[in-house]
Amino acid sequence: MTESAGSSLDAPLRGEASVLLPYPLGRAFDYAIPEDMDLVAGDHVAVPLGPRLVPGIIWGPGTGTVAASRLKMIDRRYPVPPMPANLRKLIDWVASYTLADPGLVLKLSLRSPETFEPPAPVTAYQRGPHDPVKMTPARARILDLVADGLAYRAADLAERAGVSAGVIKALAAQGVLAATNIPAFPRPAEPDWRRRGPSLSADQAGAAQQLAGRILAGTAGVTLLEGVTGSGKTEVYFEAVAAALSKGRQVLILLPEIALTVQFLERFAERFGVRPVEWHSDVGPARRRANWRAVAEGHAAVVVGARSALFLPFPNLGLIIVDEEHDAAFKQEDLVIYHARDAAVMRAHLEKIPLILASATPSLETVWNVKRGRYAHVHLPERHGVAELPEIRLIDLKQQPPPRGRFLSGPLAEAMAQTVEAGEQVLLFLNRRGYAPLTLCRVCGHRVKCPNCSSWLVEHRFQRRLTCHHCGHHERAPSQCPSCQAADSLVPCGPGVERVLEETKALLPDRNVALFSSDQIFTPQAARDIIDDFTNGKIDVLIGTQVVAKGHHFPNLTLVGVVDADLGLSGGDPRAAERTYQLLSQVSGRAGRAERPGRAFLQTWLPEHPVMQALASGDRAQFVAVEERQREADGLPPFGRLAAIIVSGPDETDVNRTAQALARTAPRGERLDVLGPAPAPLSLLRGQYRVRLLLHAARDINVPAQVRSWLSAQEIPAKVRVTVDIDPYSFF
DNA sequence: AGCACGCCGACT
DNA sequence: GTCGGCGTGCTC
Repeated sequence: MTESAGSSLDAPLRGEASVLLPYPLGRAFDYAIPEDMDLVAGDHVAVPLGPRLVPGIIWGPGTGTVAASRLKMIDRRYPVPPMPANLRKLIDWVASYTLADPGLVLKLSLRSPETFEPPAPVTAYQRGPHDPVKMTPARARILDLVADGLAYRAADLAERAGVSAGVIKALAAQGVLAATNIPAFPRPAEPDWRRRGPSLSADQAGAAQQLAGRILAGTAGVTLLEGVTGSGKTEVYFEAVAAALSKGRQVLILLPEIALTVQFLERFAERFGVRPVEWHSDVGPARRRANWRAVAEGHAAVVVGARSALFLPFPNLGLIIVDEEHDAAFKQEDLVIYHARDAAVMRAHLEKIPLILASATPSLETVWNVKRGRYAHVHLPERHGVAELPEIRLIDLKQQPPPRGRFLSGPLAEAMAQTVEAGEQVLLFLNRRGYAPLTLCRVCGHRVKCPNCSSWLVEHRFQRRLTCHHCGHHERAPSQCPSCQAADSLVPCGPGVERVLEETKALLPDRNVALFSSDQIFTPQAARDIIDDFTNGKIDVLIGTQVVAKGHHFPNLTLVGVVDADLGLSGGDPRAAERTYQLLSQVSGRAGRAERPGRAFLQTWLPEHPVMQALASGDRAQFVAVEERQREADGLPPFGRLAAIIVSGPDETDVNRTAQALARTAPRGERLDVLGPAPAPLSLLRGQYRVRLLLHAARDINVPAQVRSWLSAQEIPAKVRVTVDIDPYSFF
């Protein structure tokens, strides 16, 4: 692997340096450089901040904003490679584009401050100079293990030899074993790009060749790899990974956190012989530090990670892949509100390297970039192997409503019975936790609401309580109406997964029915157990929320039922239709992926809706065309730009007054308008009042710049917070 | 984000 | 008379 020039060629800094700290301080701070300290931009340092010592990154020469006499001295420099210039530029770009504090963006890159310290070595034992005084079978087995001259950790030796730690202690005391230090985490193994992977179909091979060709030619730019579920996109882009590896470059594969499955890692290992380096929230702190160093030193050839992996200090990045690029999980909704796909496009641009966006249902933004020729397009038309797309059937709930108080229509219930009768499996999908989303008093009409939020409390029957899904508030399920005190007057309204479970058990009393929902499953192991039981056929019908829609393969699953396909189509979210299409095609794609053909039943009140029509016909192009026309007419993304400004605080009057003041000073014009203030969809959340302004602009308007100058001209009271969401995805 | 300083209630 | 609640404000 080649060492990159990076910033190490930058001239050493003298006198004063500007240091970016991973805290919301608004800007980088100036510090004095000790005479004997050699520093370049990107170096990792410790500096005093108030009473404590904090980590930071040299961002450049001093800015002179603070008098030299008031500057504190940089305490020390860490012996790690400087942060590459391209990563520093990316951090600046994200901060500027999202109006986030640059220090908080830096924090995305420094997940734990102690990351810079070299990993602590661990004690290990190798063969020592002496022979044992007395030979025993246990000792002989240990000597066998260390005969190769390598050092092993005591626990490993003891376990592999089947002896107790005491044996090792005794041998070490006699000098038969010698203690030494080894790195706690060895360098990651090199993926073998020459290794033969699974054989590719003609379509796959053609697509793989196109992608690999661009990488070998060193062509920068974005390519959309589009292919329906099961068309083998992963194996295709693995060939692009192989091409980048053959040139000695590092590769980053970004996945939505939930798609980072063992299955994916094993497919990678099948192609490249080793597992990739992982970067996501489940990686423990020690392993995390080791992985960070492996990346920074250029020893991690391929990193697979969730969105924060984009901020790793690759010195030699040659290719980025964003898989499931349409997935809303790439949009971070707190602290730094950024879209990892868009930031990935920017990093690839800064690095002058290719980027591949992969999806079965690419976002309209990406489709539009392909249409105007900014992105290249590689299409995989066929499903690989024998699997076929399921037959999708719309069930019009106006024509065939379920019986009163139930939620599975006649045709779906019938299909479920048939399917399990044939020894096949059913997946029911409903993106609503709990038993019922609303509890209503049949006498006075009272609806049980959350005291902290403007939302209804959701009944969770198994826990016998009512819970707020926004702030976590919960109370015992009352036996009488809290408002009129009538007894036995409270009725559950609408379906949650628990209620569908109850209905399914009544429908198929002698079958195994299970629930997969985040409030039933608390550990990754419990989740794996249910997935295994379903894969092995121990469960006939699985009922789940969002989680089951992603990344799993159930060969004997032949029926998918979507209990409420209309969820998400209402509300002021411009991407609601697109998301519903993505979700439904994804969940439908779970059916019949192996030898048996699958069916998907979508229950809907709006069968004539273009989303439903496009789903039923399987004609994605038709859906995209309809949706594009609508967005263009409304000037919505990708044809226009949006920014949400959320004003929140504990005092309703303060919040409203601030929002109204902002509305008065808002920029307005022919190509730019500000709507609101309107109560945010959840106008009371966790005890905070929330009001939203929405800036709507033409495509060519620099929205971050407009918002920045608008907000900076406004005094914001201390107890009021103003949050900016450029290109909003969530309208909660 | 931390961590100080700062001004009002129940205790040795 | 003190210990301590967390509101406001600063950190080069």
